[in-house]
Amino acid sequence: MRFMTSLRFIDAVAREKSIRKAAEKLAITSTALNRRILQIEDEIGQPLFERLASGVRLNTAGELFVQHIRTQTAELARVQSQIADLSGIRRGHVRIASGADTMRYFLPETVARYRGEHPAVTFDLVRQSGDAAEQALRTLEADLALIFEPIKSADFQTMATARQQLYCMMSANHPLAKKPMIRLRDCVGQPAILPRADAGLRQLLNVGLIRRSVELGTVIESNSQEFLQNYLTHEMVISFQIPIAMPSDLITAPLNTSVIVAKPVDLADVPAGILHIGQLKGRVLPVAAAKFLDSIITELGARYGDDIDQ
Amino acid sequence: MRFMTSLRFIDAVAREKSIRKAAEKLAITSTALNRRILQIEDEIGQPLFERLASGVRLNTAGELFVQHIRTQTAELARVQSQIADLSGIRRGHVRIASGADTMRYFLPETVARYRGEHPAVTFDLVRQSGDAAEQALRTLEADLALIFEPIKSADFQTMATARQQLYCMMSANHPLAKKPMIRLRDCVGQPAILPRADAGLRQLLNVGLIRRSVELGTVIESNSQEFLQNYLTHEMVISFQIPIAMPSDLITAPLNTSVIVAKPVDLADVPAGILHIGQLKGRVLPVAAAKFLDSIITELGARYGDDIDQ
DNA sequence: TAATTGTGATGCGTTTTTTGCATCACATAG
DNA sequence: CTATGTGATGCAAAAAACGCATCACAATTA
Repeated sequence: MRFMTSLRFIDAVAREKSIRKAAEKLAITSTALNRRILQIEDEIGQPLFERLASGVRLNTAGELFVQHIRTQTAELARVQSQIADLSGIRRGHVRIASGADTMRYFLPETVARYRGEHPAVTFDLVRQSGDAAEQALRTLEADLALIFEPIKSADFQTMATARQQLYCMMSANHPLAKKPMIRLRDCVGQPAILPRADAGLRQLLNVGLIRRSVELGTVIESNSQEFLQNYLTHEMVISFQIPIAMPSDLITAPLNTSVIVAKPVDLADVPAGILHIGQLKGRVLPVAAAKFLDSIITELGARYGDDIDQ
Repeated sequence: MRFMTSLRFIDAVAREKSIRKAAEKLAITSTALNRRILQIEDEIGQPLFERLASGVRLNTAGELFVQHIRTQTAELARVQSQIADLSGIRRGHVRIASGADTMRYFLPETVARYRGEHPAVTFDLVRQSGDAAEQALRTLEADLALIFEPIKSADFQTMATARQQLYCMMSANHPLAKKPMIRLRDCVGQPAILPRADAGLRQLLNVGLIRRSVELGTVIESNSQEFLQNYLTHEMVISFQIPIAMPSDLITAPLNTSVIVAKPVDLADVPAGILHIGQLKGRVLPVAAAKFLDSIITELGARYGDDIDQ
């Protein structure tokens, strides 16, 4: 959209906090960009940026204006999506911010199914921490966020939730693998590999460990779920995971030949965590995003039945 | 705002329903305007207007897009107003749609007082019928509307109301002028001059007349309040008016030398009408408009005390 | 302290975009 | 059928945007 150019540019400068850096990203010269900004400031009647030796920074007026730019951009996308829907084929772009949990199996499968029905809809899938995902909703860089505990922002509007019981994962020939259900006391001193402390799962687990006065023999911490899961085949350790981040057959139909098994942790030790699916409060989503949200809810319903909530 | 040019142009074409007519109003050639529209349609990916032999008409996509343009224009005005407020002096533009009642004394006085405090704020005061005023709110041509009965649209958000008892006006030497309060039965067959049927006052009066089975000798109808009031000095007739449309001293401190007097009509015959002050539901007003609304409410409170409501 | 590096602003010639004129193609009304 | 209105389009002129070179300033580094 040509008429959005100047606004897009200002947004870029605000994000980069530098005219030259923004110009590079926008593939124009800094002088052209500089002049566009000066022109808008002239039209507004007062500066939007403070000029520092190290770049620029939004002043109060700039903050207001950039907020306006972002909502306007999002609104335009919504209207475009709505218009495209009129012609029968759904078009649009859905931007999702989510933790790693859902990026493994859930989102690939859900997005694929949706794109099967609506091939003209494109996606951005940004893996980031819960805090960053909430921030992305606020800056309108994302339409939807999937966050596994905890929700911090009052701007987050939960559209659906799914309860996720903690599972203990280990090699099939691990001593604990024979139990149908894991108690934390079974794990005392067990060598364990865990996600890092910023993950919702880790926080949930920590609460249980403290309550039951259990200490694990934490040998490895990693923020790579791939690593955590694949390492189980190399050393006799335990790990933890929530169902949505596990291959769907691992719980429902564990093969006898599986090298890795997942056993539920007793809810009395660690309560189920909540996966929150939501958007920025008060925002009206583009058609494509709103319908994809429906898809997510449907898919969660099919998987977890009564454990989801709208 | 340069970047709004194309959008403004599209809005103009939508209102004029003709590219050439809109071009004339916008002081450009029709070819330039035509090409801007073609360009936007190209960017949107589908036409916004149907081309007819007699001009153009918005299609469904166009309706959506023009609605977007109007809200964004209003939003931009709000942000600009907010930014201007940062620098201490309030700037902005307030557009008011109202019936004739308030245009006579109330709005001139209230606007003057406000402009005394904020000289940089400019006003548009459009006198129009209640229906048209509600429509102006919807198309975002007006920020505030003052409507004296009835409110029809669900989009109208009442921010304040003032009860207005009906008054009977006549020459000071009219026989009825001696009564402290007028009953409708006193008026049977009296020659009367009345506002036209589309005025809220007339509708209110009609209900009372029917209920009491009273018929007036309606000799003149006019939509000019000036005419109605000034005619009273020329012929021995009665008329009706609400306080807000009368000079403020006519009720509170009637001079003995007044040639025209106003006497209240018994509330048992004609209930008080309601003056509604409101805006488009869900809209966030620019600072200047929101503060002027406060002024209106304050002024109504000073005049009518307990008869106002927020 | 002096040199260096990085920042935004500005003058000027070039390129791109927009505009206006003349004209076309089409539909409607008389 | 003609006259009058409509939106679309080719082409040249006008306007706007752009990029290069350079300035002025501040912070960092030698």
